[in-house]
Amino acid sequence: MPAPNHRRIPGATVARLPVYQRILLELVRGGTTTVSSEQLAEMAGVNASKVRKDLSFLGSFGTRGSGYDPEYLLSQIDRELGLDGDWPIAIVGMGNLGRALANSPGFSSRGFRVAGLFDVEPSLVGRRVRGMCIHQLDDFEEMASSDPPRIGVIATPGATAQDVADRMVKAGVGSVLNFAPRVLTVPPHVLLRYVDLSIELQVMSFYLSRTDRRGSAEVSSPLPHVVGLGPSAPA
Amino acid sequence: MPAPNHRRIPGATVARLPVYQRILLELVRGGTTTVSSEQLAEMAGVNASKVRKDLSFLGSFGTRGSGYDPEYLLSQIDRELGLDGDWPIAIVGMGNLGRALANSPGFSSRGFRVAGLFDVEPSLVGRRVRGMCIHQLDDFEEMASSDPPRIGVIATPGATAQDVADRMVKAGVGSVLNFAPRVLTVPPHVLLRYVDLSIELQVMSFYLSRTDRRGSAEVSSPLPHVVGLGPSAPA
DNA sequence: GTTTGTGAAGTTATTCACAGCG
DNA sequence: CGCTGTGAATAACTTCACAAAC
Repeated sequence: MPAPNHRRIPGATVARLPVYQRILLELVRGGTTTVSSEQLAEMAGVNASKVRKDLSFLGSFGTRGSGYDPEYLLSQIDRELGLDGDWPIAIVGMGNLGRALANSPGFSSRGFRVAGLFDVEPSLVGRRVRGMCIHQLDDFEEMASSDPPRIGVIATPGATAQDVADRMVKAGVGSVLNFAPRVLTVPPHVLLRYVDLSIELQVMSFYLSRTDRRGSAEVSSPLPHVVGLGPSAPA
Repeated sequence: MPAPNHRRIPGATVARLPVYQRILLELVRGGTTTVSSEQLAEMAGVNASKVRKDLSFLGSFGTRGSGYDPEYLLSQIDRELGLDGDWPIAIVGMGNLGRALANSPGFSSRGFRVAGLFDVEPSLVGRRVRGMCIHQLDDFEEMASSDPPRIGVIATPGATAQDVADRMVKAGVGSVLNFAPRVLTVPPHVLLRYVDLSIELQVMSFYLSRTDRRGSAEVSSPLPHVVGLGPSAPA
């Protein structure tokens, strides 16, 4: 029998794939032609078996005795993450954060495409960010029906975030990425993720306040880079 | 024998505490005087036993038969997160992202305090953000010695992020929060966390591209809100 | 009756350690 | 030899289920 059409990949692994992707991108740019799990591990701040196990969920892309080819590995990770498709994004809220997101390379590469920018503030409407015009939020529904965004990004102040989320859901956006400092509620069929810019600050203060108390001599701490995501995946 | 001075709290729990904190903040503002684990769970997008287990690591602060007092619980979470201390923060990179961070309420409340803003760009130096003057990056070392930041935040473009991190470490900053789209390397005694604004985009595209293939009828997905952090904690 | 707090059971993730391949 | 890929062992986390407290 043939291999299953797509293997089940643990959520913890999925959360790390973008980190490997970033590192490989650098390596490819730098012209590296081979990289070992040990090297990748050091750069990612995890250990080598984890890297090998993670990559093994995608397939066997390494060469024993030598390592992985960064370019090939990168293409496999991109494929696995679904980055060979088209991912139009609408961003609502064009304050500093919204502009930062719209200008961020990650929002305009590897399949992602900023398809619409919106704000309620009249003084912002009509201005251009990355060559795109900011539209009045009232036009959201209309524009969403002509070029439906697959991901709606919320970058408004906390107070209006829930309203925006409701509108997005009503307009048929199936997934919401929330950068506003507020926990939102959406219907269960909508994929919602919450990125709070200051949450990591709090997690850091937790660990720092504890290491301090033990005397600053004992500084130990693996876990250099950690990113995104807690537990389990959608069914 | 007395209870241990501070219990060991699982990393996964630590990552969720800020989420509970946010929710409790809303509840307190709204005047709610009691909340059950079930209600908290729904708002946080997790299940009720998880909430109870998480909170039980901090102590027994609930009342059986009725629930938790949001205000008291909030104070306990803040204490546990070390938010009763003083946490001066230096931000390097005053583009859109840096300004968004400096203006973000989470950077100026609950013990956090923006102590210094820096950029290399002469046109930004001298401008004010939130009443604070942006300084030339060259002055970083000097200012860091007079009011040493406990957390250094990097909000520069990717290309300069590593240099900034090196300077921070050399100046004695013991913890770095990196928002630049680049994986950084620091000595092992420095606590480093990496928040990439587009990583969640990629994680979303992974799950979306898979649910799509199964036919959009089957939309199921628990895991509504997820935030920060993967695995284990510093020793 | 309601809801917490928690052992015990179940699940997922990490690490070990080594066979197998280049 | 060196390094990957992977079962087996360990550890971490989540969920269940219920006794105890209000």
